[in-house]
Amino acid sequence: MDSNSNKSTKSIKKKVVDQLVEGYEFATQLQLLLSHHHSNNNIDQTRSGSVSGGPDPADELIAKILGSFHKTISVLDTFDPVADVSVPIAVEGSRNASCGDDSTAPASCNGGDSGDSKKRLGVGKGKRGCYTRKKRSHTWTVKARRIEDRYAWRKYGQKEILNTTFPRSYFRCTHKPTQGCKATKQVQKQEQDPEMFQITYIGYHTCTATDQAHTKTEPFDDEIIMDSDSTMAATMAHANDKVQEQENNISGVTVVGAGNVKEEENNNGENKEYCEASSTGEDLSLVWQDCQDLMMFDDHHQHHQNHYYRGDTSTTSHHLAFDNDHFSSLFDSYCAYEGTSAI
DNA sequence: TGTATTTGACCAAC
DNA sequence: GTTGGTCAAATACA
Repeated sequence: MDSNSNKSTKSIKKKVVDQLVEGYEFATQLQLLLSHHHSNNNIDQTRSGSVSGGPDPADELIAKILGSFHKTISVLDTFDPVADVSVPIAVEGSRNASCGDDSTAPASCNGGDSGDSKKRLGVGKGKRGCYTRKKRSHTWTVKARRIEDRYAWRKYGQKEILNTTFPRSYFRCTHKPTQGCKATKQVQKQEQDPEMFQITYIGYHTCTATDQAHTKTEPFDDEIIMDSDSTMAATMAHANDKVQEQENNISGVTVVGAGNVKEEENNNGENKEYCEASSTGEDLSLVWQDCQDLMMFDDHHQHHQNHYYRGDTSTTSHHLAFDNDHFSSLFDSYCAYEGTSAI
């Protein structure tokens, strides 16, 4: 195939994938809307004592739609062996064509060898540092006062980052060598508040060794999810709704896909939150939708918020409601969803 | 002695 | 050319 036809194929495929991704995001938004609608209805029904059990047909339908989009995009992405269309992170995750993914090292790296460091030991020093930068699949950012979580991490690097005071630390799952777990995280101390860390999680854990780590660390309850891929954000928001409802202890949820969260405090000491859209036009609708969801949710449950704030509430606004176990539950929910929707 | 961390080097992406 | 992410040897620690 000549280069022109390659480019044409790539272009067409990219457009198709873009359209599918857009549809996927719309479906996700619809799911969010429905979930809020249902949660409001459930609260009303609870008050009136008429709660009906069983899964909602609309939810099931949405799940099927999302699954279809996911499958189609995955098929498209794997179908053409020539094209190298980068599927946006909202749906990426079923495969990763980069060398950073240990299972798919390119031929340019160690002759197609795995990226696993132990296997690299047999390779000459000239290959040191050979890798392909990971695509940001399934990333989300958490703001927290401590970097520990229920997983065991091993630090593998530290780097001075431009225009930042503090270096960024790089961690990978301790179980990567034994179980091939690909989860990594990056930790950076906040310049504005050195007690706070911005933790970026990349990929999810495939290891089965969370329990022992869990016993070593205390759950933390002062997180803010600042940024995430849209699917993750939507799912987390959705799942968090459910968790909060289940525990009947509801607070504001700060999950904003591809946007920033700002906060301000009014004279009454009440925190308002608004979204600063820093995204592209395509993302804006989703960001705004998430903000609307957020405001709806906050308005509805505002009187519960202080239950979740730890320490000085005057300086802590809208810290994420769920603790570490909640976070893990949400994450597991997301993984379960991804698992069921995968081919 | 085994394991974890540090740090300079390397390389791909931008 | 610059920057960020990763590797892996050197080092620290239990």
